[in-house]
Amino acid sequence: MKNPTDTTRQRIMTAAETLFAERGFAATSLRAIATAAGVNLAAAHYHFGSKQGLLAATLHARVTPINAARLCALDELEANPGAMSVDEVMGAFFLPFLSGDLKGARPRIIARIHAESEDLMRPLLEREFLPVSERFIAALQPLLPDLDVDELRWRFHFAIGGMIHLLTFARPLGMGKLPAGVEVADATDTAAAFQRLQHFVVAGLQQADPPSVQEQQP
Amino acid sequence: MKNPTDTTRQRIMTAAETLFAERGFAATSLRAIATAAGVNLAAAHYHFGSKQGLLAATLHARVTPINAARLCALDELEANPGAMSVDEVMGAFFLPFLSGDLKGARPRIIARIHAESEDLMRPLLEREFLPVSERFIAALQPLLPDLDVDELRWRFHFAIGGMIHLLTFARPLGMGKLPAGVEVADATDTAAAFQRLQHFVVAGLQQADPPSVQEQQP
DNA sequence: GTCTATATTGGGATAGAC
DNA sequence: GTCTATCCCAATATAGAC
Repeated sequence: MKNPTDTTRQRIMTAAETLFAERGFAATSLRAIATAAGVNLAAAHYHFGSKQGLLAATLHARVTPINAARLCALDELEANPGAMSVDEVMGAFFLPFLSGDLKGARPRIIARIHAESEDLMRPLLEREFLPVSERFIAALQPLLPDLDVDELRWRFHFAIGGMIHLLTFARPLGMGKLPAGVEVADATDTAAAFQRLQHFVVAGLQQADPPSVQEQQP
Repeated sequence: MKNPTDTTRQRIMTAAETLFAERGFAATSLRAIATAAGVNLAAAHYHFGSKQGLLAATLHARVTPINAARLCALDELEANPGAMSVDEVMGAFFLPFLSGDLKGARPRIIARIHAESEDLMRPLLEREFLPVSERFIAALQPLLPDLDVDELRWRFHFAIGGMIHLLTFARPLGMGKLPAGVEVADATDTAAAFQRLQHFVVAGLQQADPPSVQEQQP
């Protein structure tokens, strides 16, 4: 976080991402960020204008490569549409978390932003995540032709909810073990947890609609 | 919120729940709560000792009847264990949200607390939610005998993640439409949304383990 | 671009009268 | 139990020297 080769701007963003991810936006002061980054408080204002501006820049820097990886993987799948599957599409969506630099708590900022107050959260979510989500929902649609589109949207967001919960609670991705004792102890477990999540949500997405058959065993 | 028949203590808690749910803990001031409740600032300290104490009391008051309803429904199911199903158990878990007084944004405090910073969140989660979660996981276990216990824990928490996401984003439960356009417009839709969630997570819970068959259609 | 210093506001908490 | 008044501190943000 205090790598002296980084520029002041980069060091502020790195510290900000860590602290925002750990504590949330409102509970994190610019002073704490400046101290953690080893820079002057005024530098944060000089480079980012405001605390909100710093959050937006930090989130954007984190999300941009994630979105790029997701869309790249989806494009590859769509190169031969006949062989596509729901599992592969969701695999493309979760891919950035399976092979990224997710050793610390910083990616948790993605989960955090979903829980900030409305005015802060909505513009950021719509700018950073909405287009890619729409792309994936559109890609899933022909793979689940019997599913109502509204139902598909709901299910996709339930899947996102699982992802956010995992980002929030899994070590070392996030910062604590899950309340009931599930824990991600190292990077290998992190990948395994996302595999579990993928398996879970693919089953939910593929479930028959409408929900009439309730007791079927797979 | 300003019902004059309520006691000061109750009015503070009502206002606190609303504002904590809307803005989160750190972004909500005791002054704003006191103003919304129509009481004096010092009254909040007199009745709850501190801002954290007020949060704990508010959350506990919200969660206690939810837990009671969940355990009551589960006890009923366990009265004749032979007829139990995963769907019914998860129905018992989501029941309080299907038939509660969920017209406002206040239940969203349950989702909010999951996103607060570690020190604030963990003790509250472990006290308010952990025992009931463990009970439900234990009830699911004999219904999914082929499932590894760790895997079951993960899946249960993915289900909780979907629930939290729904509480966070659904109107009028929460405070905004989902980023991709899904929206809960009224109380009827709220129940329908939880039905969708239940259907989704039951499919995920019942999926075969280990995740070897990836392309099966249901 | 980076610093010191400061303006300005708002926060949680408390003392003490009633 | 409730109020006024206040303490003390921390917050964002900015001005202006370097």
